[in-house]
Amino acid sequence: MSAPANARARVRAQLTREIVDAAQRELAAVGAAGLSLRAVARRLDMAPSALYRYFESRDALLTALIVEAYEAVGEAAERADAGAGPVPERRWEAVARAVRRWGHEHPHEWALVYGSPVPGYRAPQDTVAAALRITAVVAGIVADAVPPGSAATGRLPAGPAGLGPALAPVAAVLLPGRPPEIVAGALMAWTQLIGTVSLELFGHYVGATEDFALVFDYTMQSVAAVIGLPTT
Amino acid sequence: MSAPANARARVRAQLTREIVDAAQRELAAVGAAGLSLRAVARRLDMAPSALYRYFESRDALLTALIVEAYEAVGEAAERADAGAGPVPERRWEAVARAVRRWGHEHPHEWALVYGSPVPGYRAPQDTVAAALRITAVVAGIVADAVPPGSAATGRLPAGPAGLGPALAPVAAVLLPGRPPEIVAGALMAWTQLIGTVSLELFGHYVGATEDFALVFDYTMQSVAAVIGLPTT
DNA sequence: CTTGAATGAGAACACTGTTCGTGTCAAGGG
DNA sequence: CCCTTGACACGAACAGTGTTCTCATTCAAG
Repeated sequence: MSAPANARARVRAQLTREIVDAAQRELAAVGAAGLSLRAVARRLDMAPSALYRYFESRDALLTALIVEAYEAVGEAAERADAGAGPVPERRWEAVARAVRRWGHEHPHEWALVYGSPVPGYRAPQDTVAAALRITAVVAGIVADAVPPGSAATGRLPAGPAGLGPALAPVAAVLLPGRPPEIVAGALMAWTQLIGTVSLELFGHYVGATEDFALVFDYTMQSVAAVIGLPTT
Repeated sequence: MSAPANARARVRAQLTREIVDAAQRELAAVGAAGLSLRAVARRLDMAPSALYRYFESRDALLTALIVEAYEAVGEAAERADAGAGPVPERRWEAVARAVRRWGHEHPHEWALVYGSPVPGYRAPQDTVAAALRITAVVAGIVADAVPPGSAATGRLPAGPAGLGPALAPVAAVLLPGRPPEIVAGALMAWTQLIGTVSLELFGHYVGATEDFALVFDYTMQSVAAVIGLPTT
């Protein structure tokens, strides 16, 4: 991210960028399963082995694409939130629609991020930071709607005694001082959003509805009502 | 499924079964991305080309595994439902736990079914029938809880005018005569269940909670309350 | 100017899915 | 009973893959 010192590092950074771009185009065309290192090399008129100077394996390249996709969907959510005015319910609705739209525009990237983990298991450290971006958006909406110390306001039932401690890690980072039902509600809302878009994109709603956009909007409105987002 | 006529067909059916079994073991070991036709053949002491007498491609074999997995998770849900007594809320809770348990016990199968579609796009006709099994279970619980003609009972907001027509296809098959909010609620419940297990298995909750089983139970209870499942 | 590291190319290896031709063997018809 | 036909399994082959070497080139720093 910072400016490279010598010219050598500058051209290296640029070529790394070009590789990722080419890989992104390849991903959009054929999907993660069909993404071939050699095809990326062909796009760039390079020898396949030359790519190994920049990414130590195909999985490392995929990890870079995962980070890129997380950033992109996070940015889409942030932009929608920023342009949605002050009403929490409207902010949530705008973010949900933007996320769904991004998924429709980038189905392969979506599958890469929210579908099955491609390698044995994901490299956490690089990706979690980028993944946090979208969760921070939905947590921010909830956080603005229910200030610290207030009681649960939605239509969720009272949680068991252990709910607070169980959710302590995520609450500490994203929603400090809120009742556990609110934290769980935010988690549920995020899950419902990602889950709905995933099931739609992966074809699990095929034949279920005539107009899924309408059902999606109603679903997200319901979620907002359930967790108690103010409509004014 | 029916008894094969001649002995030739019988041994063929048995070998087909053995191939699927071997592929299942291979899938459980290395996952869908790493499932190799040749490895399956090695397990059976066969030449790789011999498998093509039984499955016309690797994707066809994967499709068979997908159907198998759908059946298995559907059966797990059915068994849990059957042994849960008459109370809808308890039935839902039992089904949800059983589905989550199955996912934990068969993560690769889960990813195969609910993760990213592996080939270009799935062969629908073979899989949708098997996929319907689990949805029928959750729809059955809702159907028993709210008889045809009754009004919406849960805590969901009133839907827009177009909601009914939009949901007509799924309503006709699974929940005829119920108000659209109920149909949408059942869809949301199913989505929340599949989405929560998927995000958990795919590692998206890592670091968020100390005891996810507890959060899961609370989430599913909340869903039941929201869509209005009776607790007695 | 020289040395050393970074870079790219090419060949090679061990895999993969898939196709094709050939031999084998059992069942059914004459 | 023989003989044909179909199904079967195999082995070789092809195109493609990720990855690892070795080798030459080039560019920047001492």
